[in-house]
Amino acid sequence: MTVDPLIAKLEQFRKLTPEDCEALEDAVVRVTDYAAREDIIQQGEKPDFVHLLLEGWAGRYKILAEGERHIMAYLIPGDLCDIHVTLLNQMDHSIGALSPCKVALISLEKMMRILDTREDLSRALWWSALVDEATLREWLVTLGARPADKRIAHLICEMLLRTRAVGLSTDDSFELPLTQQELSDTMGMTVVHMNRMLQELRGRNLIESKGKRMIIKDLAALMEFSGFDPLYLHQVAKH
Amino acid sequence: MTVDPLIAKLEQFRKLTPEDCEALEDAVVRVTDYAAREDIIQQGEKPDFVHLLLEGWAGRYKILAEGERHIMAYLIPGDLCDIHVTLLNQMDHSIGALSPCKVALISLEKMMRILDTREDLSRALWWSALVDEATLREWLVTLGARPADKRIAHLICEMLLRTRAVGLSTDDSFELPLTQQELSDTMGMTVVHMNRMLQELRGRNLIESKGKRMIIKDLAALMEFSGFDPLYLHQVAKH
DNA sequence: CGCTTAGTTGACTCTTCTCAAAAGCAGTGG
DNA sequence: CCACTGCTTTTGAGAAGAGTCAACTAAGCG
Repeated sequence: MTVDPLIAKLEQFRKLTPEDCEALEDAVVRVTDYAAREDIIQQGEKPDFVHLLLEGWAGRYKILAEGERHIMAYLIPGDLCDIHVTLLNQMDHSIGALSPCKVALISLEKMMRILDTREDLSRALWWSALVDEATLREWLVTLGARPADKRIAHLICEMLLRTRAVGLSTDDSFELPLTQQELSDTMGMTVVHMNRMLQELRGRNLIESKGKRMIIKDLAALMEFSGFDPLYLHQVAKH
Repeated sequence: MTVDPLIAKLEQFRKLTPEDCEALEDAVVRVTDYAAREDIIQQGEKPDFVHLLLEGWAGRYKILAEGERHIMAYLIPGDLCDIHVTLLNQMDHSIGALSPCKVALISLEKMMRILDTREDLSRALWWSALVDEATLREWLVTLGARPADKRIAHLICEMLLRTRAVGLSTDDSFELPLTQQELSDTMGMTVVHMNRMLQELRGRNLIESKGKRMIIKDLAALMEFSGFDPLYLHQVAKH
């Protein structure tokens, strides 16, 4: 089914009934493609759909007065971009495709009905929103309290676990379709510094990159180095 | 009623029925006091109650391996500390009283029943969780992309609007019961630097502090200076 | 093969941190 | 009411991390 990536994610919380799965599938209006760098939703909009990412990476971001962009979250397959719009009047940030993306447009009306009437599914959806919030908190700590090299290491640990959880990584490597500019807009530093810190991580033999593939050479060491504790991801699967 | 501060907050979203209000009041098991610096909930716990802050300021925080504390959110009267626990297994962070606090303990069971059965109230509660999440995103941008002086200015703007929304401020000033150490643990900088930046804001004639009272001398200028856009607070009241 | 975008490097500047120590304030007990 | 104590705020000076600017190299694409 179209919504399989979402179902897989939600079932980390609890097994869904076939009816719930169908209700979700049923709410999909259509699937759209976005090119890298294209906006999926813009700040100020009140979208008619809830967007579910099926393929590719997207990012939540805000643009500051000075023209600076800050990326606040990465979205990967199975992630909902904007359940917010079921309850908030308008988007307070934008969401852009970071790589070519495939997105399912879910009827806002049907989604709201699901949240109101399907107890279990509704819980699973709010659970996933709460996990997103927990991730946001961890990123806040990362930016506020970790030095640049550990920030990056921490992010890499997180994205390995998250891609793993949705079957996008089997070994200790994953496809990271981002430029160093995008990474630095996420970690609150300049590209130049990001570049140097990445080199340092390579130098410490913690990671290796082959094109767009990020290879973790020593996961235990990388987690240790960055002070990574996977608790906040609230994943059920053990690692 | 005990839960009045929460009701006032939720009614920013939509007027609640008397029955919904009573259901909330009914879920309160008792009210407890916490001294400043006392923990209300600790990481790893699975509390039996949902905690509603009635008086005082509290903060979400995490302690890093190196012993560094980072504060990720301020909670003020009307804020729920941990609706998370209705769906997540354990707290991934701690919550501590920053000033003496009065807290209502709400039955977890009854809260879950409310979320499952009271459509409107449930929406209002999730709405408030989404606003918290939006605030978290803004803090992330603040830490990632704003210079130290603007960070502080931005935080002060936010706390003025939030205290106003719950009737804790009428003019352009509010009670800020925090030490500079706590402020700096929030903004990801050292106390020394926090102190200097506060002096700078005073020097620019933007703020003034009298004991624990923060007085904004020129709100428009402070908002302008910090690049503050209140959209993310999703407040209904105009300012 | 040429063009454009992404990654890398060097030298210099500026913000923020570190380490200390002084000064101010508030609560406590005599 | 004062001395004492502990915490918070403030200052100073030097060090380190991160930003800036600018050029150069490498890689992807038509």
